[in-house]
Amino acid sequence: MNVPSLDIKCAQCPIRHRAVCARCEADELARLEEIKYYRNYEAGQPVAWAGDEMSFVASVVSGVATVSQTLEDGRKQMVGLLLPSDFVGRPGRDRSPYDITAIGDVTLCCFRRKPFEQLIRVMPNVAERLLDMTLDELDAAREWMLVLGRKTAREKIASLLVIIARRSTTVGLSNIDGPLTIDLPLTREAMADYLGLTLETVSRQMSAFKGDGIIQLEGKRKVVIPDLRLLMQETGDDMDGGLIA
Amino acid sequence: MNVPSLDIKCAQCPIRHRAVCARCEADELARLEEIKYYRNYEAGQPVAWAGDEMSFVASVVSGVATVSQTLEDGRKQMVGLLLPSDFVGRPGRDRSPYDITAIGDVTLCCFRRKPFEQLIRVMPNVAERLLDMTLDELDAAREWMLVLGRKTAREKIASLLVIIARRSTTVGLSNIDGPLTIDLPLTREAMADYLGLTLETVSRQMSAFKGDGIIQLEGKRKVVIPDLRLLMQETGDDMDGGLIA
DNA sequence: CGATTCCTTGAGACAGCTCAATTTCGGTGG
DNA sequence: CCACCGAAATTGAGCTGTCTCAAGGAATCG
Repeated sequence: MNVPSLDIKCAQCPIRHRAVCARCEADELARLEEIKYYRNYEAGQPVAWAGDEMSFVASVVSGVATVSQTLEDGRKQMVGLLLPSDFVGRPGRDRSPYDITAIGDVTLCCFRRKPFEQLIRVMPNVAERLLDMTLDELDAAREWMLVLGRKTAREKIASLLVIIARRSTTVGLSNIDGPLTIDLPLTREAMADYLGLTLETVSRQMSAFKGDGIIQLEGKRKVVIPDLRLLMQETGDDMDGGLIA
Repeated sequence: MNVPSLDIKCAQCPIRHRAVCARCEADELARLEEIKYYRNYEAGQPVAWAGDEMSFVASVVSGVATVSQTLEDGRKQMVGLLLPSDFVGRPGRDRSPYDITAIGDVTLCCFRRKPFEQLIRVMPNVAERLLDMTLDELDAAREWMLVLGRKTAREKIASLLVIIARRSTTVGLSNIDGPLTIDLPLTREAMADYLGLTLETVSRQMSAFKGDGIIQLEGKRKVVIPDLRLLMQETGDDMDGGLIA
């Protein structure tokens, strides 16, 4: 959980222009560089439990982590998916109300919380970027509320696959045509927890899409989408919404 | 939609210490005062339609408004409830992706978007407060995702009533004991849109709570809660979660 | 006091859940 | 390379909570 790792220069950092530091100039970057440190988590390890003290905030450098909430009787709802460049933790609060779990090997670029809180006060480029990222997350959460509250199981699965496809095709979807192979970092159970379904229902709907020729499954972790448009028609959204937004 | 209204001095403003301006000093307040203006909306009027251009951002001064999304076939999900002091709109974006509707008479304290975006760059007290408010909204959205994805109809209704009770008792709930009368600003349909249910199911569950003696209905818009604890036990959350958070 | 809007209640249908058995995948060691 | 193992996924059968469709009843407004 605390494995030291090689220092990476910010200038070569893979998330340099998408993370919270995206708008920093060289001098600001240097100040961040002074206080940053890396942490690595192996697949399956917890980054934080709900209620834990979180002494740091961080950017995801690589890997995928989930953010989830659980009721005492075990019902679980995923409320966020942390991909590279996403921000972890909250300035001004010392404990996470959520469980955060690495689902692949994860590397975080961490800052101790207190110094970071000071920093954003004098580095408006960081504060502004953080606000923008938070607003984007809020939009994503609200879009997900629509999925959870009003979509059928089939539409939920289609929505999830489209979102993953959109995020993995970093290009933004210039290549809408032609088949598209995506790597699915989630188990059926994790998908179910994301969508408010049971894992059996997820499995059945995946099989249904396969039967309809809308997706093909290659092994357990790869999904081939011959025509993304067909999948998008199954989300229940108006077609453009999925593309433009 | 554009009814002029009397000028209110910021110093006497009812939302002075909870809105986006909460941390401003007198001099900063004066600068905001220069560019602010009020707008009034009657019950039922739209503040913005999804896709509309929004030339301003604003604070809710009084009244209640809903934030919602709709699929073409009419399915609707509410994704936010705007109460006095809540912030409307987003700096850095010119159109609302959501429908915003006044459900009671609403007064907004507006700022033209462009000047406001400039202002937050030089007034860190506003920028910081806005970040905090946005993070709070994100937490609320995530809590709502748990409700939508994993709770039963009965638990959903209980959760909504508790949230409204908590927000209307501005005091924070020092008076947990003793009966509590809350004003319910939502129709059954609006509650259903909030909870991802049908209005019939909402009505049935309200009747069930009444039958169990957990609530009493007085007219259509008032709910008496003899013992809030009983209601909180029905939310499915661990009891303390509802109180402390 | 009529009209309209909102709410309640009932009966039947169906989507998704539960419980349970089987199959496939992916890794590991012989 | 093959046989084996555990974890994950699939599939089936029956059940149940919520939705749908429909009728009637109460509150609020002019």
